[in-house]
Amino acid sequence: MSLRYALLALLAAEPMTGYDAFRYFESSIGYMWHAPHTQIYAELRQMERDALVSPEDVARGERGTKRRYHMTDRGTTEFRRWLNEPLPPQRERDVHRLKAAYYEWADPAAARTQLREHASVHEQRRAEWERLVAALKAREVPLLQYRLDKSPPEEHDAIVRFKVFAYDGMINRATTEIEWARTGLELMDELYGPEPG
Amino acid sequence: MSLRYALLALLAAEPMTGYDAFRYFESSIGYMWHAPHTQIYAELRQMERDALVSPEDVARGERGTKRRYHMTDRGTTEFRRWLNEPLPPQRERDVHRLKAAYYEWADPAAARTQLREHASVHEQRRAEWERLVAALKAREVPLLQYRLDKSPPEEHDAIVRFKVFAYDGMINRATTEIEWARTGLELMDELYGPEPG
DNA sequence: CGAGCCATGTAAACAGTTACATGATTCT
DNA sequence: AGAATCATGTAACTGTTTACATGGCTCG
Repeated sequence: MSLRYALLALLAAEPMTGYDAFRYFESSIGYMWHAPHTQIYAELRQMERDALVSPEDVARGERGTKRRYHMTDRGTTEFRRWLNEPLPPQRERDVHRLKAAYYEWADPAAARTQLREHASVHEQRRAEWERLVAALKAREVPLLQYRLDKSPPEEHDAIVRFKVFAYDGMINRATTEIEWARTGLELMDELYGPEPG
Repeated sequence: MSLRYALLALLAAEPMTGYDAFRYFESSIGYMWHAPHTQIYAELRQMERDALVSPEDVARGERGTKRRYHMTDRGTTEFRRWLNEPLPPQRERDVHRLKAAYYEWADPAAARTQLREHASVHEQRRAEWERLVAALKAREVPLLQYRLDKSPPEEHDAIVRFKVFAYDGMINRATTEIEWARTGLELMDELYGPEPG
């Protein structure tokens, strides 16, 4: 149930509506955790019941209102507790490696296409994360700015560097994926000869 | 729904019972896909309904019987189809990076413990996978042997090398995790000073 | 005034986990 | 005889996805 903590991470920087959270899950924090809006609204209601967040009704135009959630003290405590506790052991579940282990059943051309696509997807993600890391280092990311504005200046360096550390980890993982896919393409060449064309 | 294809991968090598599959999911293939026995038995029944596998009742001692599943032609076709099709785009969901991005909220000692544990877990997994890769190269893995026994000798090299390629990928990923965790420990030293003791 | 975004849901289905349960076989 | 392993489930629950739905606001 990490969605809850991903939401607390957002609300720790800034009060926001479910829709705001949904938007963030499509960009910055969404690279680490994703959820559809249906799950976000439901989870925020749950968190409200558990007193981790409290809603505030905000006017929207003439007639409308929206619910903006604030993190409560209980929410802060719970977020810290999660950060201090080790995660339960994670089971490996790696569908790309699973498939690759049985590529002798596949059409070599189809396997090659998939490996190229794998490299390409991770190249794009890596490029995106590299832009984000640069923006974090320059402190140009709005969410980070809100967070810094609420923190004493002597903590700013640590706050930025943990975020950079995390996204650098994503970049390293992407690089490993790209190299793996390229090794796979070389293996295909070796086993079936280089591609025609 | 990759469980279905992980099961087909097993049954492609050798007919087996749900229990056998469950055992494999705790060792070799289980490093890539895991499932509890409850899910395995249910999925095999589903696959039977979809005619991907066919059951055979096998005597077991005096009174007992067990259900051994065989892959059908339809199962083979479906397995190949899955291998030739690209996977739907995967959402990132990386709880370790998510946590690390907010370590400024954690007790530094707790964060250090988690990073050390992270490195240690992946060191152990890597060691296990390295043993498995060595055994695959030596063709000492029983499941691989069954598979080779059913295949023409000119395909043996490819069969072995795809499996080695896949598990090497797991090893590379583990290495990336270990390096990332060590970078994190260095960052902690830099931010909060080296650990006492 | 229409398109696109803002904003929030319900409901059904699917995937995966956990607790509970049962009985046979094999090994010591 | 008892323990460990083989063998197969049911049921409840949690987490996640997908389809469907509705209405207000903003900008051109």
